[in-house]
Amino acid sequence: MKYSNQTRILVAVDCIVFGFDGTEYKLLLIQRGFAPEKEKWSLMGGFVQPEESLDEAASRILKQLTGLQDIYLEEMGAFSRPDRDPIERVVAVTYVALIDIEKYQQQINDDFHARWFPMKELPKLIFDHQEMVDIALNKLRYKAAFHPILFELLPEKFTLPQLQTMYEGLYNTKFDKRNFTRKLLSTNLLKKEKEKDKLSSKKGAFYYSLDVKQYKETILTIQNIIPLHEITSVRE
Amino acid sequence: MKYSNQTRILVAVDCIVFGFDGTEYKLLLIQRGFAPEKEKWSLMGGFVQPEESLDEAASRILKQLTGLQDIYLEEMGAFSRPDRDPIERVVAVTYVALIDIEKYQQQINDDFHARWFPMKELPKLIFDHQEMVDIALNKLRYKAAFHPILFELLPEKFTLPQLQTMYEGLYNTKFDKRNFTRKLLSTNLLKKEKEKDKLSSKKGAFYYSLDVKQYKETILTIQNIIPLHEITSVRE
DNA sequence: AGATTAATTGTAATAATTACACTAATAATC
DNA sequence: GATTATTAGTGTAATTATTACAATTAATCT
Repeated sequence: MKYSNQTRILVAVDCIVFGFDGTEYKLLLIQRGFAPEKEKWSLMGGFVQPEESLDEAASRILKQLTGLQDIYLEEMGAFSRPDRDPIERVVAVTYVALIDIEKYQQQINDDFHARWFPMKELPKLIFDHQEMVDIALNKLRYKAAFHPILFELLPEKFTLPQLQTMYEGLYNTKFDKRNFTRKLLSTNLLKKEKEKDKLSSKKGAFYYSLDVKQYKETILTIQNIIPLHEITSVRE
Repeated sequence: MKYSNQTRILVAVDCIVFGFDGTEYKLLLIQRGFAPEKEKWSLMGGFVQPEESLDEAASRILKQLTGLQDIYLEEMGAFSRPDRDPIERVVAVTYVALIDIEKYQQQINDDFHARWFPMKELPKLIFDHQEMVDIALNKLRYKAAFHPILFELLPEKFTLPQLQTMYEGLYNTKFDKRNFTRKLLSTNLLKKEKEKDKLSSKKGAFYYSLDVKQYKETILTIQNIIPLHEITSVRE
C-alpha cells in the first residue's frame, strides 16, 4: 500500500565540515566521484538509502567519503530548488560539523581526495554548494556569538591565545586580550591545566580544557530577555 | 537522464502554526483528509510537487488547508525516521509560523476543520507530529530569549502589558513590569502610538508598534561575545 | 465623589562591559 | 652569560546594564 499519484524525489545529504588549524578556518571538500561534474570540488554528499534516517545517512556519507567518524553533525536546512541538480530533481539536506583539523588528520582518507581549503581560497563548487557554505558560515557566526561552540573546533587542550585567534578569525576582527580572556574565564567553562604549549611562543601559553559538565549545563541556559533564575527547562 | 539505482522518496512539508490570542498560546490543527489516520488531528501537511521548492510547498499547503496566506514560514528541520509513516516512507520537512490569532481569524477557512487548540489541551496527533511541536516550542523559547521575534505574534499595534503577557506565557513565569518595559524600550524597536487600548483596563494602555527599519537592522546584530562595534555583516 | 482597576514611572545597589599599557617568561642571538 | 626579541599574562577606573523594589496616575464604574 502506497500513497497514490505522488511524485517521489531523490533525497540527498551534504556535509559541510569546517576546521580550524590554529591559524585559519578551512573547509573540507572532495572531488566528486560521478557524473555530472565528476572530478569537480564538492561537499561530501550522497543519496539517502531506504532504511536510514537523514542523520544516519550524513554519518555514513561522511565516513565513506573521508574516513571521518564519530563527528557531531548538526542539521542545517534543506535546499530544494527544483533545478538545483541538472540531472534530476534532488532535495538536499545539509549537515554541519566543526572539527579540530589536527586531531582528525589521521582519520581523513585520501581515497576520495578529501582536502582542506582555506575559506578564502575555495575552489568553484558544484551546484548550489557555495550557497550552502555561505549560509553555514553565517549561521556559525551567529551561533558562536551566543554559544561557546567554537571549543568544538579545538583540541582537548588549547591555549587562550588560540581561542582568541579562532574567534577573531570567525569575525575578521581583533579583540582586546584582557577583556576577551576575562569574558571567557567568567563562563567557568575553562579549566587551567598545568602544562604550557611551547610551540607558538617563547614564553609558552598555559593549556586550558573544557569543563564538560559545566558546558552541558550552561549550553542549556537562556540569556538576555529572560532573567536566569526564571528558567525552568529548555530542551535545546 | 537520471541517477541510476537510487531510491526516490516522498517528501512532505508539515506546518506548525503557533498563535497567541492575548492570553495564551495555541496551535492550529486540522483533521486529516485522507487515510491513514483520516479525521485524526494533524499539522497542516502535504507532499512536495515536482515543480515547487519546499518553501513554496509550505505556503501552498498552508493556504490550501487553512486559507492562511502571506505568512512568514521558517524551516525548522527534517523528520526522517524510515517508519514514521506507516504507509510508505516519507521524509517530512517542518516549517514554523507565529501569527496573531485575531488578525488572521477571518482568513482561516473551515473547509478542512482547522481549529486552534490551547497548548495545554492538544489532542493526540498523528505520526510524529507531537514531537515536531515539542521541538518547535523549545526552539521558539530559545530563539525568543535572544531575538525579539515574539512581536510577530501580535497585531501591528500592541500594548506593553500584552507583550509582557506573551513572554510570561512562553516561559511560564512572571517578570517585573518596570524592568521588562525598560528592557524592551531600550532596544529602540518600539514606537509609542498616540492611541490607547481601552479593552483590557479602565486606564487604558498605550499602543506601541514595531519600528520595522530598526528591527531589520537589529536582528542582524550579534551580541554577547562580540562587541557590537566590531560587527561587519552577518547575513542571518 | 469615591472606589476600583490596571498602567505607568524612579532610584539605589550591584554587576558587567569597556578602554587602555605595562611586566613576565622564555628562546634565540651575540 | 648578557642582550634582544617575542608573545603571554595581568589591573583599574569609567561607563553602562541589570536587578530589586512600591507609589502614583488615568480612566471607568457605582
